[in-house]
Parts: sequence; structure tokens; C-alpha cells
Amino acid sequence: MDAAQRLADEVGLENLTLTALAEDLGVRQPSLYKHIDSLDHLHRSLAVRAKTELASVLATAAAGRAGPDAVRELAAAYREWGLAHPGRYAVTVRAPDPGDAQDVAASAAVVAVVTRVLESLGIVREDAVHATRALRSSLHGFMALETAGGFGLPEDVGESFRRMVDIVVAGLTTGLRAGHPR
Amino acid sequence: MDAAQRLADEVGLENLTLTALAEDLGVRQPSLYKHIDSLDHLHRSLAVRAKTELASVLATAAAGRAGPDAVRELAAAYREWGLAHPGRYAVTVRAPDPGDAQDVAASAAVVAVVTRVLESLGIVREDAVHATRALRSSLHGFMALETAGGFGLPEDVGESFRRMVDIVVAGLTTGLRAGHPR
DNA sequence: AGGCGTGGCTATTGACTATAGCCTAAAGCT
DNA sequence: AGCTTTAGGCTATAGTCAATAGCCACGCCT
Repeated sequence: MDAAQRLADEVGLENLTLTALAEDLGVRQPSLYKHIDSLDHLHRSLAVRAKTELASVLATAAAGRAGPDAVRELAAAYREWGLAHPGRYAVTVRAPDPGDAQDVAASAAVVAVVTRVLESLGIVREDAVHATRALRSSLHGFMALETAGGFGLPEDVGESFRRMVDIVVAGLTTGLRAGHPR
Repeated sequence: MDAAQRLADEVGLENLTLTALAEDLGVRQPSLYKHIDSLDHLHRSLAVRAKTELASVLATAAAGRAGPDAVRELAAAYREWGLAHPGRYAVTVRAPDPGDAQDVAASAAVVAVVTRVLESLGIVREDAVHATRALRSSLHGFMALETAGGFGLPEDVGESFRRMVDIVVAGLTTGLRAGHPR
């Protein structure tokens, strides 16, 4: 698992092949099946680890903060971690199989951190679900486009990220004061 | 190309194999190489088509509208088109090879529509670049998570999308009035 | 009639996932 | 001490894909 994680970060999740992993471990490719059921199962295991790690990173970043400040710290930690560990990050996006309790729990842990932070913005109940989706979408979309090389223009990408987070924070707090505009 | 597009929408871009496409066309797999250079080249061609189509869909949706209303219409059209044509949508995200003029132009066309709409919100110059990135990130992130099955909770996903767009619109206009919070 | 381009085809290679079935060495039992 | 089980390797092999090489037939244009 450790080797798989490292390899995924190095070569990208899509290039994490069992052949490459076996070679990395100095072992023949079929031997890996003594440890995993399938490539998909490997991805799932990596996902559980990565989601757990991400939840902890986010929780640490937001610890002791509240409101807009907490959101900004969380967002910054999210992007930093994702850029530092592209393989791990890619696998966190995988939705869990609803029957897989461990994976579901790991996914929920990430969502829980975000929800807690939004709570500190005063967003609760079913508003929190929608707000969490909005924030997650923005963060993930940015990462997806950034790592896909989607931001061609010379403007600073970090600056864009900070501004996006500010926009979302402003929108979330405005929405609270004004009700939900339609 | 037509068949490839249709197949991609039906089975998903990742399952658009040359073998399947050849079968669909009633032809042997190597014969396809008389028409395309590689699978990657096929993706690139599909991308140019899809980006062009998306730009036109977005332009139509936003035509005759301005301000927040235009953004909402554009966003709704984006999601609708993406959900209706998942294969086409997926290929839209591919960043163009900088040396591929056609692909670069098609990508720019999409960005141009978004930029025009943001202009009608009063966002211009280098602010527009950051705002475009923010809006695109949100829209794409939402679609990516939605199509990956990432929204497990029962809350209405369409409602989440509308709220996210409202949040971003509110954030963009607030940011204008208040300067850029940091 | 000759020449050529278009668009098929078979055969084959090489990367990859996955399965079947064999072997060995250490662990644990009696 | 001797037997058995199990963990973890291995080879061989099948099946799916993309991709290349090289062949052939048809139609068109001179």
C-alpha cells in the first residue's frame, strides 16, 4: 500500500499499473494478487487511506479557527495537499461503493470537517448540505482544471484560488443575510 | 466522428474503445487507423467539436440577458448540456495542446462566452480572468462530482446547483463592491 | 490500359489485468 | 521431532486494448 501510494503520487493515478508496482517492489506482477483482489480493490484501499489523511489535514488546518478564516485555511490546506500528493488526491474523488462501510466512513469524515467549518459560518441543517456541495465543487473543480493544465493564461493561479475562495465565502455569508436569492 | 461522439455519450468516454467503435461501425478495428492517427487524436478531434458545440450552447443561453440572470442561464445550460451529453462533456475538460491552433481556438471560444457574461456583471480586465476561473471551477467541479456519484445525500442536486450558482454570483458582485477581501 | 488514392482486410506485437496451478519456507500443532 | 497449514512467491497463459505492417480491391482520372 505504501509503495502504491508513493508510485501513484509519482506517476499519476492513471499510470499506477500493477506491472509498474510489481517492478517497483522487485516482484512479479501476478504475485500482487496475493495481497489485493484487483486493481479496483487497490484503488479502493488507497481511497480509504487518502480520504482519512485528507480529513485529518483539513481538520488540522481549520483547528482553532472559525468563520471565513477557517474556510480560507481549509481551502488552502486542501489545495496544498492535493498538489503535493496528486495520486492520493485523485483517488479521494472516487465515490465510495455504498456497501463499503469503511470507504463510506472515510468519505463522510472529509465531509464532516467541511460541514463543521461551515457551521462556524452560521450555516446549518439542510443549508449545510448545499453549501458543502458548493464549496467542495469549487475546490475540486479548481484542482481538476489546474492539474489538467486548464489554466493557460499567465495570471497567477494561486491568486485565482484565493479569490475563488473569497468569492465563495462572500457568497455564503451574503446568502445568509439575504435569504436565498433566486 | 459522429459515431464516436454518440458512442462516447452512450458508454462514457473511458469506455469509448477503438474496438467498440469499429464494431459499432461494422468494420475491423485496424481499419479505423485510415481515419484517425491514434486514440488520443480521436479524443482531440472530439474535443474540438464538443468545445465548439458547448460554446454555442452557452452563447445561446446567455443571449439577450445580462448580469446575474445571464450567469444563471449560462450555468443552467452548462449543466443541462453536460448531463445530456456526458461523453462530449468529459472531452471538453481536456486542455488543448498549446501547439494545436484549432483546439486552442475552440477552448478560447468557451472561455470567451463566460468572459462576456462576466463583463455584463461589471467584471473586466484581469479580474475577469480570476472570476472566469472561479466560475468554471465551480461549474466543472459540480459536474465532475455529480457524474462521479459524489453526492450521496438525498438533498436535491438541482437545488444544490442553483444555490451554488447564486452563491458564486453573490460572491462576485460583493467582491466588486467591497474590493477583494483577503 | 495504366496509375494512384481510398479504405478496407489479416496478422502480429506489446502493454496491461487477471486466473490457474505449482513450490517453498516458516509457524504452529501434536 | 515430525506433520500440516498457510503466506507469499513463481511460471504459464488467456483476454482486452492500442497500434503497426503489409496486402488487396475498387473507382477515378488520364
